[in-house]
Amino acid sequence: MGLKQSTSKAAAKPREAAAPSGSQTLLRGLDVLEAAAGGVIGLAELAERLELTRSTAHRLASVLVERRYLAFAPREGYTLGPKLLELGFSARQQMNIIRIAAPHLEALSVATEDTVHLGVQEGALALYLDKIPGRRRVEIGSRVGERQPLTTTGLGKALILDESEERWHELFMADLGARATENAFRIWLKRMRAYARDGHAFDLEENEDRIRCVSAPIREAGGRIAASISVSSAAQYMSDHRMEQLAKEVKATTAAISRELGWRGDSPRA
Amino acid sequence: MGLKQSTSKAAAKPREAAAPSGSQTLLRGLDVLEAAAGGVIGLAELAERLELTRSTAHRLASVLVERRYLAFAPREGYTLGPKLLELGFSARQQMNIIRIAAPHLEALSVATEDTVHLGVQEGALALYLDKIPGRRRVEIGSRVGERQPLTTTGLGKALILDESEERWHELFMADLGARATENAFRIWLKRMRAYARDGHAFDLEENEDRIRCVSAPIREAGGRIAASISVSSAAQYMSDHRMEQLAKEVKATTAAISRELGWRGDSPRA
DNA sequence: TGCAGAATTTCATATTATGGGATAAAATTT
DNA sequence: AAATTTTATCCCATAATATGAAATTCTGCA
Repeated sequence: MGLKQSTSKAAAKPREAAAPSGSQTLLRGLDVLEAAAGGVIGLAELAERLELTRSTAHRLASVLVERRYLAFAPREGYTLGPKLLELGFSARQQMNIIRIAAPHLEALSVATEDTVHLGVQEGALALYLDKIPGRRRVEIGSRVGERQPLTTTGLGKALILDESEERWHELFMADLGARATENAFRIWLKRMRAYARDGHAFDLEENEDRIRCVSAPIREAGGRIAASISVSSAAQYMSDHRMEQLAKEVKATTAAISRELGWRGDSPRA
Repeated sequence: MGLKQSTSKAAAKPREAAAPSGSQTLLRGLDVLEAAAGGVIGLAELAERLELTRSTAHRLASVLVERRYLAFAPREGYTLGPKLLELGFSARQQMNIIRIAAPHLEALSVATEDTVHLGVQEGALALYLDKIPGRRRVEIGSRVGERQPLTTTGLGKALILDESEERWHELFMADLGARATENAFRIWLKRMRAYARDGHAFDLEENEDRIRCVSAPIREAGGRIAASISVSSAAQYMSDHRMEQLAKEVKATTAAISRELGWRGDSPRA
């Protein structure tokens, strides 16, 4: 074929591991797709950003257009195509939790006027599965499909409420990295113990400045925490008093969802 | 490299054109993705269905898992991954119409208890952009991202309400193919004239048996039809009388959406 | 403990992806 | 209207990359 892959030069952005062991064409195709996710993008910019030649970028993009993963407007550029609507929809269908939780989240969002999130644990991170924007004009910097730390987000804390304190320590250290001190952990631990006791968690501008949130876990048939939801808003709307009130509403919602998932018990740890 | 592509043999399923002009690896990767959209699928079945070797299927799928387009459960199989939730979400964001229409569709669905669709014209087909399932347990066989004929669906008819009768004829013949007769067209034409006059359309079990629907066009800033919506349900819930009533509700909804799109006029064709 | 099916890796081969450049088609300017 | 720039598409020799057969390692189960 005839390319340099990333032999020397400053190329090779530090993508996670390293091993582009397999399918360059597929990987590049996905890169093209993701470049278009940011908004309409022209061929020239596409080629430049991905460090591809015009030919290659054009060939890959054309395939994606043909398959309807991208849409192309001649003098405009590429945008995401209808196939992604379809696959996104299918992906939702495959996640039972999203389907079951959706109407409850909707109702909670209407009742609170705030942004509601649904998430699950994926590895050592919280994965955002759904987001219902609230009525208030508050921008919450989260995106469906994205992952955030477990120990510094409301959603995340609710997901690990049942974990051991050793595990908490591990996760806390991993998330905070260099900034982690034993003292910071002790303060955090004290709060987590209270959250675990009460069955809900708060986030006090830890993850995102000026944003507070209230969260609680969803339990599936054996009592295991399967997901969590959170209500987020600007700190100005989140007085301590309101957060306590919200905790009740959020827990009523998670209880309803948990019931649909087959959890009837009340012993928190089966 | 070392495969036969589809040299001779009965291989080559009649995918639209033919020209696998470009990127086999990318195309195959997308095939894998779409195979997983149908539900969880194991490596063996994946390889067989796509006529790939185990190695190749595994390599492609692994890349897709690494990039989070697929999720893999060891003794289970592959399912769609969170990246598709993210891209699906982004795709929605890029389509203004979906964002703007969503709350209106939701409200209409609640009010009517029936399934509501949003669609646009793509080439000579109607593309389904959104679907809000109704309360009633009626399965409507449509999927977001899918395309249906323009002349035999409610959504489609509403999209072409402004077209010339010549164009109607072309489209009708193209959609019906061999089954099209001049007489059938005359009957259809008479109805379409009434629909065009009234600003809404019906579908009387033409596209899907036992399913009736009521639709109306959404107009953007210059009066051009930009999209359409429909309310669908089992014929038993759709008496002629109710359809007339629904037409009013649907038109009130499309009027509200059109207004948000900047169409204030009332002269149907600017 | 051993088996069977599934998952993953290896590696020689040549098919397929690559990119430089040529060509065509629009916009934009002169 | 002609010239110029920008954008889109196509062509093709080259060799780098994707391929598939088979070997190997896992994993659950009897």
